[in-house]
Amino acid sequence: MQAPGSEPAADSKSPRLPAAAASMAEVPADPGDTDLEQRILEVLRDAGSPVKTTQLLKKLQVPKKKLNQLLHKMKQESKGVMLAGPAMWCLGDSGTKEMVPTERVERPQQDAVAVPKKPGPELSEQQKEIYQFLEAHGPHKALMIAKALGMKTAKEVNPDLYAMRDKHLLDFDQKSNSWTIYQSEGSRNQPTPVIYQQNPINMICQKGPNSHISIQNCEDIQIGHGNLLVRQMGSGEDGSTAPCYLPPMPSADPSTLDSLAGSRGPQDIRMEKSVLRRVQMGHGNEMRLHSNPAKGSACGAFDSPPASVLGTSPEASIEIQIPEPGPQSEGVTSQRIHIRSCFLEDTTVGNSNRMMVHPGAADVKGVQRPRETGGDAGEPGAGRGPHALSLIHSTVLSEVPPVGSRADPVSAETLISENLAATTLERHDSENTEDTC
Amino acid sequence: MQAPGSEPAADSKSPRLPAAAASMAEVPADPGDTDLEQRILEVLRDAGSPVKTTQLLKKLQVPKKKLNQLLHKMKQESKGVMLAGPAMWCLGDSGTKEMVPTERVERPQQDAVAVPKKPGPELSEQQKEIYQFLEAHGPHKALMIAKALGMKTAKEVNPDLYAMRDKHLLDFDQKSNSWTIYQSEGSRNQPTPVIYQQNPINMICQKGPNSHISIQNCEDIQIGHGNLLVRQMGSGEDGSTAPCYLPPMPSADPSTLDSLAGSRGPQDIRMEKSVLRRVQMGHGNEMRLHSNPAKGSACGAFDSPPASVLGTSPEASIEIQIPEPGPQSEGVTSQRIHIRSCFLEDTTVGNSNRMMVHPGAADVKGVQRPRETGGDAGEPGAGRGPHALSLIHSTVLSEVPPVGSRADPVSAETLISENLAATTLERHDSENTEDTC
DNA sequence: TCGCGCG
DNA sequence: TCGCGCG
Repeated sequence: MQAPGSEPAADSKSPRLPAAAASMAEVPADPGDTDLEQRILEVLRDAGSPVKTTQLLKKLQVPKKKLNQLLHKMKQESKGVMLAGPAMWCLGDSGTKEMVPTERVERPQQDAVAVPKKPGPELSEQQKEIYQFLEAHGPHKALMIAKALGMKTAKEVNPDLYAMRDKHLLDFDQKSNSWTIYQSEGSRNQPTPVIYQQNPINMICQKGPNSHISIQNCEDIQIGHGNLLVRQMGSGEDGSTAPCYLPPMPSADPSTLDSLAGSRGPQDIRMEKSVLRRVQMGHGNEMRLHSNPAKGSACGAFDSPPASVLGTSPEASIEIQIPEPGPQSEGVTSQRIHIRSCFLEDTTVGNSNRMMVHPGAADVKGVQRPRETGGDAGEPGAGRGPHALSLIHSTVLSEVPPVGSRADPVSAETLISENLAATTLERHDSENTEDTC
Repeated sequence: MQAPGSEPAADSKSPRLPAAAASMAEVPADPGDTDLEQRILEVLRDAGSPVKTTQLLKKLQVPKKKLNQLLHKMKQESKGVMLAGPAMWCLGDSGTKEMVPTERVERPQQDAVAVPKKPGPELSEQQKEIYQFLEAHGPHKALMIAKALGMKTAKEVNPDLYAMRDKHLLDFDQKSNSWTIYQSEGSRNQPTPVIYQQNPINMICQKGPNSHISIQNCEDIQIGHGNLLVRQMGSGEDGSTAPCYLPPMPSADPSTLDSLAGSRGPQDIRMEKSVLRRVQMGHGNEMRLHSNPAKGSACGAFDSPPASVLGTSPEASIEIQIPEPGPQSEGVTSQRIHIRSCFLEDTTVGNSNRMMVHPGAADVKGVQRPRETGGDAGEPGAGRGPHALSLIHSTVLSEVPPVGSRADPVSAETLISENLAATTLERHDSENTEDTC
């Protein structure tokens, strides 16, 4: 037996917990934590506004690791604290809803937009400031951001920055150590001289009235009628060559356009959660890729009506509804495509499309196989079927008879000959475009 | 003097560094590190293939922190090691380019696509596998992913997962602890019941021949002619109400469509690195938002030709080129808009557009101002000008005379009356759409 | 530079 | 669950 009350403070071995905390619910590992918890809450309460971790450290005189351990545990168990911003702690919801003592309590005019701070993935005020600053002023280093917002050190914004990166709102560039707002993908005309991953092209060329396109995540895509996309990668991988968009129309004469546009039905295409790599949809499109296409894709031919695409892919679920001349689409030939949650790589949907891939064209010299990390990747056909749908060189000629105008089933070759495209090249690109195509 | 060759191995206190390493460049803090470095390299060399950190720990019998310290330092100084995958180390470029002893050295047909492992932000083989697995099979927890790829523990894939999240390729869901491929934004029809951040709508409705749209990052946007978008948020913030897209055309009669489509010029719109919130471009569009619009935006009127939008915004650089009837666009009225690196919130560009915002309509109850972290945010007009361009209720009527057909400057009110839209409502949405609008 | 709490 | 190297 020991003498009772010999060493009350310091590392107490006896269960000296307050009644509430001791009630067998998530007992804190170290009994001393309970005391520290109270002190933390006290400091936060006294401050009345969010307190930085460094400030807490000074007040509480405990190791940083210890403090963070406890803070995060308290947050996890929602024991009165929450990250207000980050590395910035304040009293949580279970606590004493300490309002900021500003007199401006209600002013529903302009202030009504202030986000009601839902428990959801809302941004803190500082995070919004950071985002807006980066939006307005472009990429900056953390320290610059901090200073721009009236702070002194990068540490004060770093928690926000990283949290926002994790939410895909910001992006951190390793090379320049700078932060920028994250732009999903697309034409990333950054000052980066060489673009390693050949930047994806989201090109939507659409004709026909009442068309409705809602796309989510694609890489190279052509949707619509009579488009021509030629992409010519130089040698090897450094495909910084700007893609060439060649509008198919020989002249923009409205009469010609009308007749051509009339021969194409409207479209209603919706894609959700789909990663499409090189996709052609619509009628009379042509896509020529003189570079590395999808892995393992060959130049095959696909000559069946579009509706039969349905069951081709193991992973995809495609619906192509050739129009019912019902009450909605009043006799108008339409093409309805509904793709969701699928992964297509070289796809051609529609009529009179042509996709030509020249796999061996790019002389990829020095393609030594990289050190295989996983070991089982890169086998020609032994994968788990990652590349779902590969329909190349589809030359289906206007299966759906057009309505409302003359329905001459012009072949893709005559409509979009290479010669024609080259002579009537009409660049919509203001960047420097190479003349190689 | 010491006896030569007394104790060659073990922890050498004397400066027994190799000549190259000793040449006063970044001297390792602890002389013992040099020895450990050599042992690391030795293990990696013996293995011939990437070695996991845990394996290294077993072989070297040093604390994990110590090992990671050294490994990362060596990597930083490119001293022979590199992260092959992650938490997976191999000999780096400066080392002995240990090739994988596979006999399949050259097979330019199918294998030519194997990525040449540039030093750039390429993905490792395992990372690609992970991505493809998630593409094909949807969200999974880390352990499931590991098992699917033939591994045993989540630790084996976690480095990849987090690295890919940092690259915005994957997304980690805190609630379900599962990983999924990251879809920038867009219609996120997840099984999540309540959508906190009113999921953005990327709606592209485009008419007219030869139009070319290339968009990167938008939220609510209308591009094209004669569109009508009505979004009605219910009460408060939980705007899970599905938006209603109301095509403006009373009937899909081709003749009517032709005449209407003819009265609109083609468009060439390109946006880069731009965050646009509620944008209307084109002619005769209407957008009605019955919810919280941009912060601080009021119902004003903007009645000047589109070209004058140019200098309105402090942050944006918008170019609107009313068509030169030059050789490219042969006399066709076109609208060329080039926006880059700008942040617009409520924008209307074009002719005959109408954007109506009802700020007070949504009874946002309980909008207590959140705890102000930064302190200087949320002031009505005192910010650094985050919300660049706010052009609301723009009713410019066909400034650009249409070419090629009758140019009746129909007012937006007659063309798209609410009554008309309601009766000829034609849904392109297969999801359940509410009938509230 | 750094967000880090990690068992 | 964890990527962590952090000074």
